[in-house]
Amino acid sequence: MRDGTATKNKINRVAMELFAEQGVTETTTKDIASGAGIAEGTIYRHYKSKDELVKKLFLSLYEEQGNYLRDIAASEKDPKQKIADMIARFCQLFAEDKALFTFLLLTQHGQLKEVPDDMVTPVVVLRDMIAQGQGIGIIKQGDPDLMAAMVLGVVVQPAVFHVYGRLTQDYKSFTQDLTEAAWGVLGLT
Amino acid sequence: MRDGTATKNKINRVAMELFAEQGVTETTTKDIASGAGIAEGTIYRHYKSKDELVKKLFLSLYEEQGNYLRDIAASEKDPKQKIADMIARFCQLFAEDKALFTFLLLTQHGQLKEVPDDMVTPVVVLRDMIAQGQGIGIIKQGDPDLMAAMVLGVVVQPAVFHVYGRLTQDYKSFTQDLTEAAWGVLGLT
Amino acid sequence: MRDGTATKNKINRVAMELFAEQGVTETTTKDIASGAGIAEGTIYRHYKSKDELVKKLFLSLYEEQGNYLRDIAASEKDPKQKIADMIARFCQLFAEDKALFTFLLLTQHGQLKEVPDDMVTPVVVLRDMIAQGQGIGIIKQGDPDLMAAMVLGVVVQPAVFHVYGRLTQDYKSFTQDLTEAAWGVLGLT
Amino acid sequence: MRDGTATKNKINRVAMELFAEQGVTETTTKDIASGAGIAEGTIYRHYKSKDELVKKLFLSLYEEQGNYLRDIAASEKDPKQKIADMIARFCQLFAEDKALFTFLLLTQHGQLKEVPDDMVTPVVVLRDMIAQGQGIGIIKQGDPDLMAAMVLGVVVQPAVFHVYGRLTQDYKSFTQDLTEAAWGVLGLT
DNA sequence: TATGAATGAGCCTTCATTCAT
DNA sequence: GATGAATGAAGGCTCATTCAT
Repeated sequence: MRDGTATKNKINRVAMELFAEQGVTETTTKDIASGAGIAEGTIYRHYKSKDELVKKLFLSLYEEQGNYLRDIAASEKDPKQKIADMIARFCQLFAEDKALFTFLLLTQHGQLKEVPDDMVTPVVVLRDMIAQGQGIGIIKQGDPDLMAAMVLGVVVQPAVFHVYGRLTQDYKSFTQDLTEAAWGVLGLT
Repeated sequence: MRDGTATKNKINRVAMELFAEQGVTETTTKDIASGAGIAEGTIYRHYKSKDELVKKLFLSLYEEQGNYLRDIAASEKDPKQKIADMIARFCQLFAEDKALFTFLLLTQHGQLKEVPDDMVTPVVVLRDMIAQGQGIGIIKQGDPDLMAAMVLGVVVQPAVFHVYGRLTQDYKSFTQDLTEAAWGVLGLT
Repeated sequence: MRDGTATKNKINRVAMELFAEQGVTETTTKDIASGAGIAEGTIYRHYKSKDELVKKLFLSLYEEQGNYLRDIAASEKDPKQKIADMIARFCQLFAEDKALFTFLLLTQHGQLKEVPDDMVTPVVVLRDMIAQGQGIGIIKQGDPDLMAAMVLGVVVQPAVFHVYGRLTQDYKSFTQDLTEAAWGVLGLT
Repeated sequence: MRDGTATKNKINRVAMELFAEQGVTETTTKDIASGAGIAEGTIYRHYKSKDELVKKLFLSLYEEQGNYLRDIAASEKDPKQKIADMIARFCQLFAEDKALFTFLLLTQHGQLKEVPDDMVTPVVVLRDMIAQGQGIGIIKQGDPDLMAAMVLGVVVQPAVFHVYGRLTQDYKSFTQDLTEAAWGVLGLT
């Protein structure tokens, strides 16, 4: 194969799934290689180290999520609807790719400090949107960083429980309840 | 010392702190031993393996939290106040011992499956309390497991952000906001 | 065994011999371990890395040679006799421990730059002795560093040939010839 | 390019320089390839293996030096002058191409055993010349192999020191001193 | 109970070599 | 002849665990 892109994509996908399943440290380069159907050394043609693989994977996926939310935040809709859209999108994403979410979740401890200051992250987008809503008097007052954290918690914690098997229904069926809860937190009536 | 209890306590405390700081896999038995001022082999007089240390540490601390919440839930107060008390207690705990919370947080991914069915956990206590509140018509209807997850998220996610340095104020100052948000989620007016 | 000194000595000796025989890079930590009859990991209880092992081994042996020569240089004899004594000592050393010499020889490229400025090395002792002999008019004039190099060459190069099998007689039988040649270089009649 | 000669020459030159600088084992085929501005695989169009590259490089360069000396030895001059000419030539060579000398020096340990018996090497030429001089009573008696080694040492060791930075003057300025020292070793008055 | 030297399986990584293009 | 992605054996090193003292 002249072009190594397919190989790199395979590495990325397999690595993410294994990291999600067993944790980063617990996943060996051998695991990744055999999962991707390649030799162990091949990983190192695409990444300088396992560490770089983890870092780049996290950062690119994390930013991707930020971009999705930013697009929603940029729409013409009112804050209440934007929150609903974001949550709907999150539920769908999670239902479609639980591994992605799990990877992001358990890699953050250790990687979050690597996030460049100017990166568009889900948290920043949410916080800005809340601040905006407060500006026009629709969202109740309070530290927007704290409120963003709380809204995120409302959405993420059930997902965590889902990952751990404590909640088993299709995640999309939670969309309505999660949305209402988020509204409750923000004082959106 | 004839009695090894002091040694064991030192191991427990140091281990928890190191686990919280660097992660479980990243913490070596050597780290723990030198942190506790003992020889490496001594750990194995108190625990069969590092794995057992992690497991027992997690379960005992996790259960301890459950017991605290259970005591609050058993009081005579009404659900709304109980929620407030629980959150106040969580905020205080977190402010006093961030390492404990961090340890519990990032160890759950591997240990939650080890929790015996009959153990009193924070989640179970919260869920039962919500169900009870729904029974007497004070808390709004909905899957109590999901609602417990959401309330937990409201409280835990800001703590996570605090651990990651994204929120820096004294955690106890959030108590009021967190309580109101939890009420909002549960439809407690 | 309570005391790891014997193990460390074994490592040192075996490492030196293998390094001399096959080169440093070509000698694996596994080679050393199995040669010393220990586990691979044991090496790392005594040295932080293979690199440190090489460095410390070289430096300590190199300095030891310097000390021997320094003792000879400190004697009451005249320069001509001192040269003879040094060469006699070198011949004996080489005859007794070819591996030591070979190790020193082929490790210098790479380690010589690690020698601290204040270390007593064979070269420095020789150079100072030559300078002294020049001072009292017994040794002919010229850059003492260059002359030290030449005298060293006279003694060392035959040893190198011996190592490579190009000279096969007992090295001590060369003592007289080497001494006269060294005198010739220094103009000692 | 139809003809790969230019590529091969580039490989040879770059390899020699890198080998001299960092050692053979420490130099990777990747280093050589990127230094020569070619792809890694291309080396294998010209050499069966890295090992073969080292071997052929060493032997051809080593023999080349032997040929130079042989030409000098074949002249009409007297032994004393021949020695002077050889040393002058060595000094010039070293001054012009330190890498070549260094490569030859530190590769000998592994390659000398590969030298065919009938090859004209610097050592053999020197030895024969000494024997001849002894035959006509100009050079003092003694094992010619040993004497060749000593003369070589006089010339080579200062060069080694130069490589290691212990001697820093222009090497050609040593010519006269080296020559006199060699004469001293051989008893040429 | 406590020690700490020793173990050895296994991890991450390097690198000479191959081969389809 | 040249390329460069892929290979896989092997190397240095770590670390949970054991055991004689």
